[in-house]
Amino acid sequence: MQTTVPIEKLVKKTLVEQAVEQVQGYILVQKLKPGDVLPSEMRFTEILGVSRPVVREALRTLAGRGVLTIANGRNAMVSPVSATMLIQFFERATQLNGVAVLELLEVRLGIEVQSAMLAASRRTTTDVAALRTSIEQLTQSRDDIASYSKLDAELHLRIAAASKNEMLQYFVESLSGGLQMTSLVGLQHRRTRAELDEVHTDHCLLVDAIVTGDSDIARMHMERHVNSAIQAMRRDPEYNNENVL
Amino acid sequence: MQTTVPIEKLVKKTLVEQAVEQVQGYILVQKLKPGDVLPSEMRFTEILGVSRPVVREALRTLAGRGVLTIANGRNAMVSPVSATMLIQFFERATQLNGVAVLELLEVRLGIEVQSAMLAASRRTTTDVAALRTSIEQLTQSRDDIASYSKLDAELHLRIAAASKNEMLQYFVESLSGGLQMTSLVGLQHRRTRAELDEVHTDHCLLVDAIVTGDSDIARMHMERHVNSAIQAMRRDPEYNNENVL
DNA sequence: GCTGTCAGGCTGTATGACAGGTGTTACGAG
DNA sequence: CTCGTAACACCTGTCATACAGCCTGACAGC
Repeated sequence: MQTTVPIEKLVKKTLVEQAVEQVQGYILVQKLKPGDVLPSEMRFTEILGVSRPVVREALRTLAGRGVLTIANGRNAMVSPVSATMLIQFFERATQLNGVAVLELLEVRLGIEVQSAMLAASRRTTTDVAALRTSIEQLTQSRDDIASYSKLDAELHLRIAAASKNEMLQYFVESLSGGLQMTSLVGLQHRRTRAELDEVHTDHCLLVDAIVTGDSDIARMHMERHVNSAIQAMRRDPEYNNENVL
Repeated sequence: MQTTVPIEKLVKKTLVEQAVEQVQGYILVQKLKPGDVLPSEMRFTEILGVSRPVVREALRTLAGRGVLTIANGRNAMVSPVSATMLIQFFERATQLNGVAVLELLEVRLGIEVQSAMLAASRRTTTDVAALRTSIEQLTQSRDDIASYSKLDAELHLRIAAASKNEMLQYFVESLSGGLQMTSLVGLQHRRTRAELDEVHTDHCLLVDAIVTGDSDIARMHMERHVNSAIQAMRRDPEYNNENVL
């Protein structure tokens, strides 16, 4: 074990990196909110004393981080926080590493359980109505796996909405919606009718628990529900070869 | 309610946006892994038939997303997946919205509980040794709140490591480590000695459960532990004014 | 009141040029 | 033969300039 020495790697920051920090600081100091516009590129070249390409690259960097939105003819705009960055992060992780899909399902388990528990204790009458609608639609779509999956993701989103926690919504959106689009879609289609019925029963019991307001029961059903997805994926030949567990 | 019409907003993609997609596709098709280098900017101008500024802005966009690392004199390099993007995302969310700190703590609750449960069922002898070391260090640092907080974060990271789930580690790193640095540090310092002792007891019981391999007990203690942090923050005058709950 | 037009400001893109960093290669000193 | 160094090729960082295309708002005309 090595003691921490007060020596750090010397870094020479490029003008672009400095510009990124300055612009970020500008947003912070001016307390800009989503939708607010920044000064034009030319203004920044004057303020920062650098050329326009430097300013543009800095703005592109921040746009890549999801901080800004850039459009032709208009000044750069502060972006709202959204699930987009999370989706990109998860997509990249799964592309780079096949095991990551299973890992993300385990993350999803923790997130969805928390979402269900908070939903059970905070749901309003509006939420209850939305959840019941989802269940109805799901019941009618039991034969069409494609639309069932879509409605499934929507139900999970509505549960997250009932939790009254915006962050949880972003996570549920990126983990249940975003993942199914890319990697799980194949697995979904390999489900048997019996498995689907079991899933549907879970959904009904889960929503019942949330409507009733019993967070422990809600937790139990959500845990069961997501765990069955994990088990299904573990059995899947496409993923269990790389699985070290 | 309006029926969906088959009309979509017209979008014209800029060359930079197209270049971003092409470069991303290049990484995917060539199956580049972290550390691999991309072609030079000039190569890309030839391949894509655009000018160098366009290529540079595209690369900067991807660097902002955490996909690439750019350095002077060298070709752009594929970055490893890390918690950096998550930390940036969370920082931005908390800067833009004060309530987000509480929301993130609730997300953390779900994540840490899952981390503890998996750790209990997957910990190895190496993990057990690391956890015991953490507890020892914590016990010795009970008087120094600053170093206790630091070791606290380290313990949570080691629990996540014992879960054998890399994604969970990133989340724990960004939620327990990253947040304390910015927003919670003030609260930490307002803790009384009695509260700190209670926290320490939680830590010990939690680690015991993980070492024993009892995931339900581990869950219980982790839930208690994080929930006490949430309650403390709810009581804090700096945050409960914006709190709608 | 609605529409068409126009001007000003802003971003998108290209070109050319030069400075400075990086890694390699080959040469020369010991 | 080895080691250090100097030259070189390649690459990125930065700048200046120019022009096309898009957006907004104002104003005139129907």
